Amino acid sequence: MGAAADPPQTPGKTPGTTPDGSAPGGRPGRMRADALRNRRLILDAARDVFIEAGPDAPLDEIARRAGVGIATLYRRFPDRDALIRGVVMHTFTVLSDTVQAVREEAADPFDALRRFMHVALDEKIGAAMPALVGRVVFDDELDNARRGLGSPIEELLRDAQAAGLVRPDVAFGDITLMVIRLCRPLPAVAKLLVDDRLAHRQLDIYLDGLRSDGTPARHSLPPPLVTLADFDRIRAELHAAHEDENGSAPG
Amino acid sequence: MGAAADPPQTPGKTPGTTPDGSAPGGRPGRMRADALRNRRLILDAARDVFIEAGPDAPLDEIARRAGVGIATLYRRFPDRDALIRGVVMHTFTVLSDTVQAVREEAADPFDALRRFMHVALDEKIGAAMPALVGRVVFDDELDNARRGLGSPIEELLRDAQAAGLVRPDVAFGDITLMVIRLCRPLPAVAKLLVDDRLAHRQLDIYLDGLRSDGTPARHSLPPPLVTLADFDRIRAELHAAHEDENGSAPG
DNA sequence: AGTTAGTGGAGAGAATCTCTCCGCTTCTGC
DNA sequence: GCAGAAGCGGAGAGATTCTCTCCACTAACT
Repeated sequence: MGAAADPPQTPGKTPGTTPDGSAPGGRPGRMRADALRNRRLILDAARDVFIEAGPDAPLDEIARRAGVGIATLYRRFPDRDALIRGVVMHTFTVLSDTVQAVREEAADPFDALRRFMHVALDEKIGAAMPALVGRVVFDDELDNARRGLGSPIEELLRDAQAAGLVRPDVAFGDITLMVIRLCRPLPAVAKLLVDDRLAHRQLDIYLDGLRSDGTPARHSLPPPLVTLADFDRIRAELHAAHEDENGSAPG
Repeated sequence: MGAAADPPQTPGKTPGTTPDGSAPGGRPGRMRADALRNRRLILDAARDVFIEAGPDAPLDEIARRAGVGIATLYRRFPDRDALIRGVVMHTFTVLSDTVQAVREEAADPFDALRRFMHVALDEKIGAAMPALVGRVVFDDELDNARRGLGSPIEELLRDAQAAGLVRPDVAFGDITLMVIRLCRPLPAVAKLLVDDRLAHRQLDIYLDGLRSDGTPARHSLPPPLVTLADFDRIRAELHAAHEDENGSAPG
């Protein structure tokens, strides 16, 4: 912990606030206590709703679930992209801190990976994903946060593999994309069969599959082996496409 | 196969057709070849769209993806429920046949389970789920189909456990609900990182977690242990609720 | 080749969603 | 406490999307 950058909330001066006081990008400059609390409620609700209904989910629903008026949501986040960006930043921040914490607390590299995945599941890292690619324009801040989360995760995995605790033929995508799958609520049935705990249970089973116990090779996994570099590549391609579309070269 | 009941298409007499020729519930009585083909295209498209966007997905989109006019969809399935019901029936039927086939082809009970899960993934069993509970009114036909699929699956699992090939503390829900999770396309990223193959890959990892190799207990799984009986119970409760709501006792 | 089941698409009406405006409430500094 | 300002909720206009029908045309069976 410690390096969290989410709600700066400098309680003395407020150097970062824009002169017009508009708090760009939904970031809290210096806000009243209730406003700050509502901002958090909105982010939490948005995270849940985006996961359930996708990034095009109605904003009304988010406000309703957060227990605030729709005007409050629009005041804090001027448009949908600002809100998505807020959710993504928050998720990235929390999980970056988690990687750090998990390394210190864990008994061994496998345990670290295991703990991280469980926390990521609770924090619904999935919410970051849909936005991660293709939805939100990545400025430097967001891109740094992304990179700052991806690399440590890959490192976590590599350490566990180096220690011989995780099978060597799995990769970044096998970790993250499974947690994202587990994040999503099961349709309908889910709510009646206690969803959250089931996801953790299934994660435990999956973790056993990741493990390399004594047996040397078991059997080989089919492609694709998805690495962090693959994500970076995709991100870059999308970014380029976006630039093309409405960016640099004006007719 | 052989016991398939999906498109009867008796090429001689057509005893099941309703006198008014309306083909109730979207079932094909005796149709022209192109109509039958379109019906199938619609079902496939509907399955995909329901999985991606949930059971409230716009019907326009389904028609578009099936490559037919919207009128064609409405002619075949008078309303949304009829369409959902059609998708569910089709999925149940295909998978019931699969259980049978898999038993015969498989090398051992674990292999049978493994094969079944992969086919279920390809057939997008997930499409059946959202409807399974809470969306569609279950008549006897649908309920029989459901039961006719659930029991064989549970049996498949029990056999593999009896043979000592699958850890004894997993249950029905650990099989089916994971396949359902894997069915759903990952948001955004997915399409760019070859989704379908990744799901099969992750399923293989999960299967390794289900396996009980030499080690006697590994570690215990957290609750909930979800059985087929749990599904039945939920289904019954929802059915009762539905009856209450607009059924027998008119205020 | 004639008959008829089947087809696509435009469009009316309904439902939903976005986003702003304005009067009221709650915090904060004194 | 009190004044002032920051924040709040919700109604509602306008735009968008979705449902479902009608009708002129096409292609499959006999």
